[in-house]
Amino acid sequence: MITVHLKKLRQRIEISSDEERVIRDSVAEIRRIPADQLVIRAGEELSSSLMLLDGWMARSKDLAEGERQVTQLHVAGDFADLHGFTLKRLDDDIATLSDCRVAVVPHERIRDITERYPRLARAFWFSTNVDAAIQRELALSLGQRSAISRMAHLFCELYVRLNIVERASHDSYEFPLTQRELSECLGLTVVHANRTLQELRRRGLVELQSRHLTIRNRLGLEGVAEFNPNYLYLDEHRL
Amino acid sequence: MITVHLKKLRQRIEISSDEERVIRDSVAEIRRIPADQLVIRAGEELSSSLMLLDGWMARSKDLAEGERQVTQLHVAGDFADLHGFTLKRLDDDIATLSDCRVAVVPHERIRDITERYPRLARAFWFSTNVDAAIQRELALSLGQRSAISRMAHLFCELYVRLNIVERASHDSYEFPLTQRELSECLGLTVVHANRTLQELRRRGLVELQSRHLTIRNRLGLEGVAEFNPNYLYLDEHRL
DNA sequence: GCGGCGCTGTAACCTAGGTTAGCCGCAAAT
DNA sequence: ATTTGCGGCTAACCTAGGTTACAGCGCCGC
Repeated sequence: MITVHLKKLRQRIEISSDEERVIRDSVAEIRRIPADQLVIRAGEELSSSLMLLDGWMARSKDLAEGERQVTQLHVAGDFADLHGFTLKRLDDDIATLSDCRVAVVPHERIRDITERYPRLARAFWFSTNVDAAIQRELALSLGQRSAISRMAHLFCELYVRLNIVERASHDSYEFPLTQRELSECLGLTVVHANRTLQELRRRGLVELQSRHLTIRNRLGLEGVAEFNPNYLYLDEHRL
Repeated sequence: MITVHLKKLRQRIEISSDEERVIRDSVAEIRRIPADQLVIRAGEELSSSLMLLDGWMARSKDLAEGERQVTQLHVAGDFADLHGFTLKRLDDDIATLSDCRVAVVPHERIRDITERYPRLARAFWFSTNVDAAIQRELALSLGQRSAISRMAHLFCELYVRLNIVERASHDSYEFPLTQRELSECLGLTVVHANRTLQELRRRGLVELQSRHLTIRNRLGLEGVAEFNPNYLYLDEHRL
């Protein structure tokens, strides 16, 4: 069931029952993918896109010496490689971080939908544009925020995004990343990611144990992060 | 004349004369904007987008203490805030870095075009997706590349992008940014940006004087940058 | 013609974060 | 029941890049 994705869409725009049916019918197949699998390699030719129904995925790019930068985290409700519809191949790898359930949507169906339902076409376009906005905020983090601010910012962002799809409650959520993976999101070494996490704990801002994150002081955390959710475009949109 | 933009589009896809006319007719007005003007402030409501015909623009985000990160540079042929069409407001500021000529395209015309010319709709969508790919490569730079590699990478990327629209020749192009602005693109301080530039000069890789950049050793520069233009999606696309 | 200011360039010093190395605890494999 | 390997954590040390401060220079306004 792709109800998560609709939930996320409905956060920003109205979806008629007709449009809902069209989206549901676009799914060719539901697949389960175990954790830590490389799902799409950069450069591969693509003919379908993946809507993430459950679990976490990461998009990342590597340098020659093996340094890896995660360019985007995806959670339930995200259309992980929708940009592949126009690009035909990706410039980053996509891998699962946890066991995942995905809906496979063939590109020809996306093409059909965009040609016949201009409003949905704009909704899809909008969604890749929000992904780009998230990447810009990441650039701001990587370029200008300190390690602690960067990590705090990531935790704030994920809280908001998971909340929309009802994967968070009581300022807390499942966080399946290892510290190595977390460090790759933040442009830090594992060692420093650990130090930074300790510091967030010491200040009473977050707890993280056995893959479960709890925000102990949300205002405090948002403060050190300079978090402002504007870039997530959560307000209602007239498309 | 929006010939530059068409030149850039034609690099990737075929444009029929009919489609060309539609694009030309979408322009409501041509404006000149002097250097160092804030053109669009993050959050403003938008009703048109700007196609850059000549000159350079930068999109940037600031932190409270004034640290600024440039999230994207735009040159002739770029549709600077096309993402504003679906987002309705931007999350970053747009400013001119040099005197600019821009074509103003009202959103209602973009909407018309996308509804009546699905191929052009995909071309516009494609173009915002390539912008996002450039931002991902920037994240890789900011997160993982050293200062010298980052700067080299930027110079390589700009060479390729300017070449497409015939703004570069003989491995050299006009580069109107001050060192402060350059440093804001790279997540460095001005002082270190200067040191890094000196090092690139010392190694005989680039020259930069009076706002003119010359690549002295392209292979060498691409080497230190680990530059691979895949992420610019310059190959022909079937949309 | 000169005063000021923005840009480039340097030097001296400092620190956030990287590097290397190793420990502990736990869970899966044998 | 023991080994092996991975993830979390820490300590000691190091360095890329940040900070502060200033000098030279060209250009613009008066």
